[in-house]
Amino acid sequence: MTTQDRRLTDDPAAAVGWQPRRLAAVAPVLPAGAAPPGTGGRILHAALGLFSEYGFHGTSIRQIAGKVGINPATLYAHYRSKEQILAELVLLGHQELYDRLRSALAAAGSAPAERLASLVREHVLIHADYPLLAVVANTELHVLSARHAATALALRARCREFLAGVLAEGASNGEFRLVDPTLTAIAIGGLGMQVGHWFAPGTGYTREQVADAYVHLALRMAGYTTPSTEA
Amino acid sequence: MTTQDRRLTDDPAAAVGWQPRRLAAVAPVLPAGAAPPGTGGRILHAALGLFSEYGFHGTSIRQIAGKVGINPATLYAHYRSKEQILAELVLLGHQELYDRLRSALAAAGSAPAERLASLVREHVLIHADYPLLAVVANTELHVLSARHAATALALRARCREFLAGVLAEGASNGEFRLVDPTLTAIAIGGLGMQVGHWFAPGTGYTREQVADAYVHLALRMAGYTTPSTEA
DNA sequence: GTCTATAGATGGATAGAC
DNA sequence: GTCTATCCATCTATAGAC
Repeated sequence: MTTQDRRLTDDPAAAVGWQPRRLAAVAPVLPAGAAPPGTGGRILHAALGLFSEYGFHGTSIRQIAGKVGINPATLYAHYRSKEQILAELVLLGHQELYDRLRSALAAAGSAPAERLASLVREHVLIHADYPLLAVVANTELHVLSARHAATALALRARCREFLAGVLAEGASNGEFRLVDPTLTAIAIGGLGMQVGHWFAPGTGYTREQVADAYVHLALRMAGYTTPSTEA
Repeated sequence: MTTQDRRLTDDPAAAVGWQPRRLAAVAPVLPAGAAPPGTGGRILHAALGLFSEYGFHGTSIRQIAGKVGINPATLYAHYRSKEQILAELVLLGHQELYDRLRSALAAAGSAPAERLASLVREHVLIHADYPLLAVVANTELHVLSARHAATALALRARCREFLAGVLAEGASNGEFRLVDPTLTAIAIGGLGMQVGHWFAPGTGYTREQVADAYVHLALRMAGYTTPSTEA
């Protein structure tokens, strides 16, 4: 190994701790009442922060314990394995998503445009409220075994049905002009998922501003154009 | 550990090898001429397949070597470290993206709508052509040290400028009616990035069909509406 | 360039005292 | 529930023969 080569490995920026970030937000926040009280909850929060930043495989049990301030062994008094901590977070994230989307739809009227707006708004807001949880639930789900992932996948499928259903309603009653039902659903669903990666409070946009803009974009994508949405 | 507990760990589905997939595509393909010939190239392809499926930290040197059919030690005759293999892939992916977007813009006319269409089309096509590379370049970049990531980040920034520039042109000449320049750019840019996760040849859509649909969606998002795009 | 062999560190998880 | 101590598997990377 030459001196030149070694310089590439002994990265000065790495020594300073700088890394390209996976997401912008910092504080690991979980939905109220979702985390167990006491040490169990603190473990969940610590794992959320580390998983979102370094990924499941890039995070060690010792790092999690270190952040909580407990001994690595203590962790196993609360969770059976590292994978189970992830499973808890992934399930929790999908459960919150499903619950909030369902409530949003229930609170909306019957017009497809209004229902789509309600759905997209809530989708964006939850990703803005819990960006770390959203990123972990979306990007680390594949690590889980089939059994641990099953419930989350089922919830995700039902969320997709919400969106597909609303788009189909609007297409059949003429409010929407869809380019392609499937591709439009994928594209609109992806709008919200992105938010978790870049959104952070106090960086130019409020959660409501982002939601307003994305609702507007989604309505355009669905082919719903009125004078008011084009103002 | 109780019997019930053990059943959750000794997952039967895991024994069968089933896992939730990170992406749909299977064959690890790199742009022509991008990979070195011989073993060096085969290592790159093997690593691409494994990184895209299990992530950088979820993949071992032994797995890569095993897939190539060489001894783990032989790998170090071609690359200095596991991280350098990833760095090669990430750089390669961003270089291809930048080159193709630049060519697409150069080949397009001067009308912002045409330029945006050309940009989005090419963005979708590259993600459809190299879905594994796109996923790895996008989701594992943060693993790299600042020095290894710098070039890729610079290329990505220039790609963002392409899009932001075209949107600004269209906004100022009146072809576009932007909801918000920044959020629209993020949303349109995200359209293509998604494609790598679900697209696979022979699963319902051709690469051109996806590109057509997404170009149409992007024009709608930019607020460019004509009778022809609403047909 | 490729191998065998192994160093050296770190990983997840457990045993058992308190 | 929390600790100390530790097992043992696995990991990245290197040394050195061919």
